[in-house]
Amino acid sequence: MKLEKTFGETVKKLREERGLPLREVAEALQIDTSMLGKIEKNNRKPTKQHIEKFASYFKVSEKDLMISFLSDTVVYQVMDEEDLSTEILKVAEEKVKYIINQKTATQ
Amino acid sequence: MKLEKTFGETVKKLREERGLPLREVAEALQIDTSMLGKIEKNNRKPTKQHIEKFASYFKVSEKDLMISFLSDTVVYQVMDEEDLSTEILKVAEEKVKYIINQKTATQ
DNA sequence: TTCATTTTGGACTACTTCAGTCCAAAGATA
DNA sequence: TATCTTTGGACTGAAGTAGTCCAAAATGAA
Repeated sequence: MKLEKTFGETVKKLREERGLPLREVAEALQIDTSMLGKIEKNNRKPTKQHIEKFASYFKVSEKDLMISFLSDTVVYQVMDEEDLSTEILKVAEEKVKYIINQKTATQ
Repeated sequence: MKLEKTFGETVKKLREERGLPLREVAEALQIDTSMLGKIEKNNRKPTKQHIEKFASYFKVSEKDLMISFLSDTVVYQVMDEEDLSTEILKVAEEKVKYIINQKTATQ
């Protein structure tokens, strides 16, 4: 699975590789066809349940899909301040490391 | 300025270093005292305008405050999936690099 | 202790955002 | 042509959020 792609592009490709129409996938996953179309176009966010359904339906790693989606949301957030984006991510990484360290240190 | 601290902790320290009560800073910045207290406790998000005011009032770098705040929000987001957080940030960084590259390449 | 001031947090309102649905138009295919 | 798929606008109800106000709790000084 290519992670450079957005979540929507990833899901769309999975569907098209299998030659399936939106309607059929939407029906199988019990979501509205229009919703699915919007998710593929990144106009609607998938819920965690959606991601679970995608993973099991397309037989791909749920973890990878999660990473694909959540990294999208992070990118979207930091691109508001494009010139600071790289620095923001670096600081965020340090903070995450710090937090995880704190946790394991006190267990 | 230490960036490991949260935005709220950073602002609180700036205020306490100067020995000022919430009331006085809030008044100068034209925000509700209770709001300021909540921002210091990370119970309310500052707006961009708030951050500008903090920077000019305390005479610190607006950019650093921005990074402090936005990295907090990123951390908050990825810690929802703690075990994936580091990977999410790595992928996000790649995507940001890719996007910025695309942009400069086509200019 | 008492009094004054600061800090905290609950409750509320108004506003915004967003998931999800439905439908109709546009596009594609045969 | 007719049929199926894709797209997006419009809407609703729910959830989230900024900001305000007030009162209780905490702090500190005399």
